Amino acid sequence: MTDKNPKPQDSPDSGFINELSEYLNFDGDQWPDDDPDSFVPEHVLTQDNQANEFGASSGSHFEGASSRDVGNEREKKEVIDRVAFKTKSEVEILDDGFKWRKYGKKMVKNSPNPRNYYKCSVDGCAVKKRVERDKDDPSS
DNA sequence: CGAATTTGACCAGCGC
DNA sequence: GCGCTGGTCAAATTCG
Repeated sequence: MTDKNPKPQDSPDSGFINELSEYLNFDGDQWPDDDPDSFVPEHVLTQDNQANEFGASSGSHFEGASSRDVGNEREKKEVIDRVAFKTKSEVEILDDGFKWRKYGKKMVKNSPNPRNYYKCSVDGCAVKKRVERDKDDPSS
C-alpha cells in the first residue's frame, strides 16, 4: 500500500479507511489466488459455488491499473486505482463496508443489462464504482 | 424533512 | 468534421 487512500488523514473515520486499504490490497501484485474468498464480502457468500467461480473460471477477469507500463506522471493522479472483479450475487449493491450512492445508469451495447454508476457517499471517500451485469450470467 | 434514487440531458474522448 | 459511446451532473421524485 502506497498512496491508495484518497485522503490519508487521521480523521475519525480512518477506521474504515484502513479497511479500504485492505480491499485495495489486491490491486497490487499479490492477488489472493490461494484464498480468493478472502476478499469476498460475507454478504456475497450466499451460494456455495461462488468461491469456485473466483478461483476457477472467473480468475482471469482481473485487470490491474493500466498506467503501469507508462512509468511516467501521465495519469497518476487520475487513475489512482482501478480494480475490476466479478462477483456473483443477486444484489448489485455489495456492502464493502461503505455506503454507495447511485448517481447514474447507462445502457451499454456490450450487455443487454444496464450499467450502474455508484459513488462512495462516505465523507472523505471519493471512490467511484461501475457495476454491470454479465450478459452471460445475469447473476454476476 | 432529509437523504437516496431515478431518469434525462449534457459533455468529452475516440473512431471513422 | 461528424457521429457514437461512455461518464457525470442535476432536478424531480420517493422512501425512511
